Amino acid sequence: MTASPTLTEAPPLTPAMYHILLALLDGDRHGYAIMQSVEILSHGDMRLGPGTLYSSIKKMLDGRLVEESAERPDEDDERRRYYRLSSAGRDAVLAETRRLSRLVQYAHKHGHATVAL
Amino acid sequence: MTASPTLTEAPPLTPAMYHILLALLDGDRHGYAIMQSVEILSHGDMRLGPGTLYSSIKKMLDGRLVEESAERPDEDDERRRYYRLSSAGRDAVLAETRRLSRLVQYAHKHGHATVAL
DNA sequence: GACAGATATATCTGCATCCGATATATCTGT
DNA sequence: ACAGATATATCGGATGCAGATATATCTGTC
Repeated sequence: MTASPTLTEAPPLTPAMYHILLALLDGDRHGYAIMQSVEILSHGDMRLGPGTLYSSIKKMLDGRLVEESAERPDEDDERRRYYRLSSAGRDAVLAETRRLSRLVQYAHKHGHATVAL
Repeated sequence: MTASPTLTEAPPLTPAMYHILLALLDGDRHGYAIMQSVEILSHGDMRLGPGTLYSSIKKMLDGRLVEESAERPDEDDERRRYYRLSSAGRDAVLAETRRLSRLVQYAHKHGHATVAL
């Protein structure tokens, strides 16, 4: 027995989830806005279809990485459902960023050609 | 007509493939050594089972991202099959590194808490 | 030389993830 | 009133990944 039974196993972040968390890092957003933010923040490299978007959100709600927030701007579209990072979600996105940062540094160290950023 | 018909469409790099390319950045390696290198270079975060390892290698051979090399050290284990980065493979790993680097920078810019590296 | 365990490659199966299509409904501008 | 964008949701097929299994060889020890 290695883990507390009440603590949900931290689900490994999929690339889709990581991008969603990145979008939420900037502030609360609803699903459709997350989709657009991800495309912009990734320079078009990552595009989420509705299937990936909403199934990822659902999984992250289950895993308590994001929460649905009641707060919304005045005169907002009724259909929208807003999401915010949980504390665990913030930890997860920072941990994943650290992991990726190490990979990037490894590539810089071992790639002969200088990598232009 | 946007792409040459002889040029295989660059397959999007999966995380497993990216780690394999990173391992090969350091020098030619055989499958089993790639597996070990990936575990070390990722600090144990990424562990490839034989299924993922060899199916990924096969796909990358098809996509011309890696090549099998005839060169091998003297008195080497006969079973080993060595792989090396192709020029396209080097381009791919550097491009992916650039992409990830931009995500890391985005996280640093938008995460309130300072991310320690 | 026999044996155990690590090394090495390969395939198969099940599960998770991802993507596109489809569906439904609402909002906005003309 | 209408068209097109916005917004959420689900489904099915395709891809990717992990673990189990299989086979064979190498290395060290007794």
